[in-house]
Amino acid sequence: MPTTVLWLRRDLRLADHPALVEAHRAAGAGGEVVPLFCLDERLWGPAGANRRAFLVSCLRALDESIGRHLIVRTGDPLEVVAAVAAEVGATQVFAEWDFGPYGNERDEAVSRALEQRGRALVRAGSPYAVEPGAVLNGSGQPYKVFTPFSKAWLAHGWPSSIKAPAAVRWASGLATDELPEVAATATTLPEPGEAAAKRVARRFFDTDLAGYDEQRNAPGLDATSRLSPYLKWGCIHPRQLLQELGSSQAERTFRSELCWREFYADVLHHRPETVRHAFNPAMAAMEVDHRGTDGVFEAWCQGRTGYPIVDAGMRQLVGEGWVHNRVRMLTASFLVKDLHLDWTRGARFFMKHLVDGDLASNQHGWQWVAGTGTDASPYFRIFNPVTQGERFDRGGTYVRRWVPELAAVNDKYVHHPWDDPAGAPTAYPAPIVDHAEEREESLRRYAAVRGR
DNA sequence: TTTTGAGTTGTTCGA
DNA sequence: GTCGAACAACTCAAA
Repeated sequence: MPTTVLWLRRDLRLADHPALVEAHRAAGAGGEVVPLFCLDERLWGPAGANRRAFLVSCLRALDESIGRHLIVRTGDPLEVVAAVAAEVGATQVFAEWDFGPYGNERDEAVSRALEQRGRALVRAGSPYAVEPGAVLNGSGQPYKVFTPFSKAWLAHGWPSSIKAPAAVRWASGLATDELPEVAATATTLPEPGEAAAKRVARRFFDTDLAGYDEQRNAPGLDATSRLSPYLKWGCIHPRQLLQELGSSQAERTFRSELCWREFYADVLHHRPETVRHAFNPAMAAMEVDHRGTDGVFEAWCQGRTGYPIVDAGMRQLVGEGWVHNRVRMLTASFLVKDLHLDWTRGARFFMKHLVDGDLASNQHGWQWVAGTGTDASPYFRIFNPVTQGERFDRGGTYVRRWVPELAAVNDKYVHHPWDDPAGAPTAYPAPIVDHAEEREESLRRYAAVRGR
């Protein structure tokens, strides 16, 4: 009676799960599958309380859905995976491909370790519709610009979604570690698990998708899909979303957002060093400040910059572990262009708090704003937090939700309370920098790099 | 090889 | 208030 191991990582679901299908098939009619999650300190440590708490909740949800057969082991996967395989006499361990810099090396090492013991790591599927590395340009090189990538990505296509295999026999009687209790720092987290992911997706398709093209830009409307935390842990696969999409403008726009996730995964796959270093090395010469004692970085982290939409965004990040994408751009732009700090400092703070924190999307989203990345925003594109607030949060619904000090400020001044003739709220900080001045400073620094 | 068209998300200024 | 132009120059990707 053969037993196989299904090593779960970012694929905490049963539907549309190629590695599960393969593990089930290899086990055969009478065989059992061991669903294993390895709590790896290398990933657990840096995850931040919100992402850890959401992960644990998703693991509990998965455990419930398979009759409490999930096996959790804490430790180095190099030892854990081989030990579990030996324990149950499995010759094959199934897992989906991981294209992250750490995950890729880890899997190669685990694969070698298993081979030395006469076993094999079999990989099937990935967290993406199109596997990173699968799309190349006419010269056989990876794409560096989104639009041509997206065309090739669409032309490449992806397989249809597959159903969860029926009647998987999950192995029982194995020792398992207790999942740790994790207290999130955010006040609320999304509902965990595969069923919740499907509900959220269904609600999005039935309500907000129709107006997505326009309304997704307004943080006060909260009309985005809210699917990023589920995509992060694979509670739902992007294929399951893509297959619902037709050709309306709104559907094309949402498909394009999913493609951005795949583009950045592809970029990181080809250039793993861009987790920390500029994708465009020429831009690494840009002068950055290394502030530590004047408190501007802390003011940014705490949402006390005096710019309402920046502060609302940072307070949402800490309070909710999630931020509307436009506001991610605005807060990032403020750190880089107004405070002249290194983008990696901001990216690290985001990763600490985001419940959906994905290394590829986060680092390259930051690089785009900072001007160091793929398809980088032109140097003269510097977000004005007041103009952006008035354009996308007219009336201040969003900023008032997160910055209660602004509750009584007239709509007209809610994005620049310092101009209010009635006086700015005393509890709210004055702007820590002058945007117009710092914009000029950023343009000067860019010119200095360009002139080299 | 050369050429050509295009490139997520913006701001400011002046008419 | 609205609109178009300027903001530079470069790289990418495909023909």
